[in-house]
Formats: sequence, structure tokens, C-alpha cells
Amino acid sequence: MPETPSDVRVVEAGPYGHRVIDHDWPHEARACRNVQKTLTTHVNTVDDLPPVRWLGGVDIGFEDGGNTTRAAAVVLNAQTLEVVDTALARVPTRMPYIPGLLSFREIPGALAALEQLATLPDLILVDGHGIAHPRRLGVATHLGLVTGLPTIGVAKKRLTGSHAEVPDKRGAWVELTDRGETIGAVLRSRVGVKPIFISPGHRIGLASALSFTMSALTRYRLPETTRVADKLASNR
DNA sequence: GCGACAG
DNA sequence: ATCTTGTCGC
Repeated sequence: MPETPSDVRVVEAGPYGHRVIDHDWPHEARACRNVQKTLTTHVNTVDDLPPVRWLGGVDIGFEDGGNTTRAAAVVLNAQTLEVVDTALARVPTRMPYIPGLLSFREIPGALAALEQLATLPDLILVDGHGIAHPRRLGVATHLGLVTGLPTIGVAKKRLTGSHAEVPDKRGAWVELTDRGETIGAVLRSRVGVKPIFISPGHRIGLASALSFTMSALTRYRLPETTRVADKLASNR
């Protein structure tokens, strides 16, 4: 069984009825990295999803020069991409942005926004990486662990890993690898734009992560889930 | 020591 | 992420 120090706890019935990993929220970088190392043992990158009817999106913005975190959570009809629910939450920012520790800065706000949703998403596309992270614990993976919900990381820039050139054709993708592991995919979401980085968050594999992401793409570089959440989080 | 570095 | 207008191009 995985090691679970006192500051990391396994909870069989979390906020949404699923098994979740609860833990304290340190403010110091060293402690955050230690929590990440323990959390890694609980990540599931094998498909374990319900039928996806409601597709969620989460994105975070900031105000007051960063002192206030503005989090947006949205739910779209997975079939029609119609927006069925939205929520906006403002919470005081607790941590600065530190590469590799983004989740400790953004998740508190994300949780506050998710709590306000009337419709619980079956799968959430998060703005940021999933396991495509130095310790395999990007914001999407971390959010999946603490909510118990399936998540996918959709990032606009690379954090770690390397990859071949991506053909300039919509839907083309190449593997993103790091230290001998496949940690995600680099996807050309539309011709003529910079590719996006897709990686499993929690309770999903790379193939399905790519499939669901592509199902939410229309004519833009980013999937509708993150586009809708993004405008909510940035527009005052 | 040097370079890299999600949002 | 955020500070910020117009502008080049399909």
C-alpha cells in the first residue's frame, strides 16, 4: 500500500462521492514538493470514467495584482458543447507562482468554483498540465486527486519533456516524453497555430484524454471548455 | 554553476 | 497570469 504521511489522507467518500486524497496545504515550496511526491502514488492514468454527458472546464485568473484569485468552472453538454452551467469564485491568493507548484496556487479557487456548480461534470479539462510535470503532479492531476473526478490537462506551453515536430495538420499529434516515459501528447488543434499539450490528469489514459479533448475542439486553438472558462475568469 | 520554467 | 492599441493577415 502507498505511503501516506500524516499530512496526506485517503478519504473513501470525498465531496463528490468518490475516493479522494485529502491533505494539508503547505505554503513553503519544500513542503509542497514533499506532498507532491506522496500524492504521485495515488494517480490513476487508466480509464476509469462514467459515461461523459457533462464536460467541465476550469480556468483561473487574478485581480489586485495577484492578491485575489478569480476561478471559473463551467459545464458543457459533451455532445453539443452547449454551456449548461457556470460558476465564478473569488478567493484570496495564498501562494505566488512557482514553476512546478502551480496547483498549490490555483486549486483552492478551483474548488470554490466547482462547489457552486449545480451540475457536476463527469470529466474536467483543466488549464495546465496533468502528469506532464517534473514530479507527474500538474494542476490537472492534483485537482483530480482532491476532487476524485476524472481530469485532463490542457496546456498552452511545455513545462517539461521533449517531442518531435508536430505536422501542421489539424488533429496531428506526437508524444511528449520525459526521462523515458510518455507523459502526454502535443496536439495541433488547428492548422497554423502553436500546438497544445495534452496529458492525463487523473482516472484517464492518454488516448482517451486526446479523444475527449478533440471532441471539444471547434474552429479555435483551445477546446470550448477552456475557452468558455477563460473568458469567465478574465472578463471582470 | 547554467539554463529552463504550466499559469 | 497581468500590464496594454493598433495592426497585419486570412
